[in-house]
Amino acid sequence: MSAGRSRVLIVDDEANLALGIAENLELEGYETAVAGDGVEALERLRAEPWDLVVLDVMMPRKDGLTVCAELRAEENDVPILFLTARGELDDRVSGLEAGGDDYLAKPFALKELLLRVAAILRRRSGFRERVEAQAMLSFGGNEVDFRTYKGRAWDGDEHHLTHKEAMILKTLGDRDGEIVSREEILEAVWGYEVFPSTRTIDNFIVRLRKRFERDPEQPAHVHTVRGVGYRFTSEPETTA
Amino acid sequence: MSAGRSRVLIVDDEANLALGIAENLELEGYETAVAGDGVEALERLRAEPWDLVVLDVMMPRKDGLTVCAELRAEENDVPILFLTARGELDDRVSGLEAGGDDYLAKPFALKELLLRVAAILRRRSGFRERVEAQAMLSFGGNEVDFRTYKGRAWDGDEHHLTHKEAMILKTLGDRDGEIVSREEILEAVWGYEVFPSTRTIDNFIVRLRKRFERDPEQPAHVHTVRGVGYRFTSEPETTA
DNA sequence: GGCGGCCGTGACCGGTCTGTGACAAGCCCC
DNA sequence: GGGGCTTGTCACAGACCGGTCACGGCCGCC
Repeated sequence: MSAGRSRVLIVDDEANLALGIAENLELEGYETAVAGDGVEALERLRAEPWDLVVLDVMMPRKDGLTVCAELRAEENDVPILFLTARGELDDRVSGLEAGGDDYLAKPFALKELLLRVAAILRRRSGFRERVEAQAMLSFGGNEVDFRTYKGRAWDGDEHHLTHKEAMILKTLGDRDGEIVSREEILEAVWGYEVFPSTRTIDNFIVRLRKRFERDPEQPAHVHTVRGVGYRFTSEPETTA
Repeated sequence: MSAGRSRVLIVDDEANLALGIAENLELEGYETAVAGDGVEALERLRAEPWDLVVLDVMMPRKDGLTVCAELRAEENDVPILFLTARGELDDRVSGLEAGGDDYLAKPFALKELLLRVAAILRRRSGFRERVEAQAMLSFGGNEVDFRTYKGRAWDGDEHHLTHKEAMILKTLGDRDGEIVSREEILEAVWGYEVFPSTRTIDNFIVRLRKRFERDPEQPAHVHTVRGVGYRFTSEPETTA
């Protein structure tokens, strides 16, 4: 993994979900592949080197825990991020006991997954700068660290962002300059099934502006695009 | 799907709607077919290979969710874009749970559908470049970015387009040189059920011309085709 | 059990975008 | 050249959307 992009294998029997994850990881610069069940996963894991496996627990043919156990028995210690169905608390425990590195309960927010993937890889391999770099966001004298959720505003004011505040800001920041629809924000931050009212987003935007904009009424970074969504620019922009 | 045109099956009991969608997809270069209910859809889906199904949820004989479930049970994982009646929020969840790739609430704007279709196919086919086909439009020294709705006119004037302005311009721009009827614009931008008077379009055209034409009275790019509609040309053209 | 932070929602307000009608101007055909 | 229809233009009203506030529930911590 030293030089090239990190290789991530996604294992889930829901092909759509797996492909969705794959696409998002690709956009972050990872190399990905998808397997539909445990047997297929083991084959690929044995045949090629991987930097990380995203592994669903509930699967036909061979479940995730078994896959994990067999891998460990073979002295294969590739990092594993388990995906567990809602409420399967037991799965979490056994997942970690079985030698997993982290777990994520479905339904999860994509951003959340990306963060954890980055975290695991960083931990495992003495970090990669690419991912590290995106852990920080600077704009107009503000600075935010997404690993600690700590932010320093242009006026020197320091504060902790809440989880949601940070995730929303990161979602916007990752697409600097582009319009991001509320729907996309919801999907990225809340998950693909949980949908609070869109009013909620507005509220978070307000708070972000209050914290980071010199003039919250004339935002220079977090812009509203009426009828569509929001647009973040790291370079200040005055246009109405 | 690699070489040839993508094959899309449209399933809706409203024949007119289905045909309208089909026609528009054909214009975009897809190969299409139409089915009127779930039973017919399944037959065709089993008989031939498809790259995408646009699937209405509410249908006689066999509803979309059932169709989807049966397909998945048969290990057929053709991508599915659900169409749901407005307000049926549950459909969103059940659709995604049933194994759909995306959903769209009726009534929708055709542009929206085209965007999603393209997105799904891009995702499925190995998601290589994520470059949107025409995120930018340049003509006569003007430049418009549809990702940000930002426009710079030939005289250096910068402004943000509103949603409708941008969509109309994009609709025209996507068919550079072709005549686009008002009905087509309405369908593309507003949707197939909401129909403001056609006067509305004229108004937007005026605004666009004011912003981007050097001489709005002698438009070089946004031409009127009397009795038919409008025609956009990226190359300046003196109106005959 | 009480407290405080975080998050979600409803209500209200204010602004702007959008849609429409009226009228003027053009075009086309007779 | 005139009538009729289409389009250009303007100004206005209202709908819709987003900003904001305040409240309530939930959870974790003390």
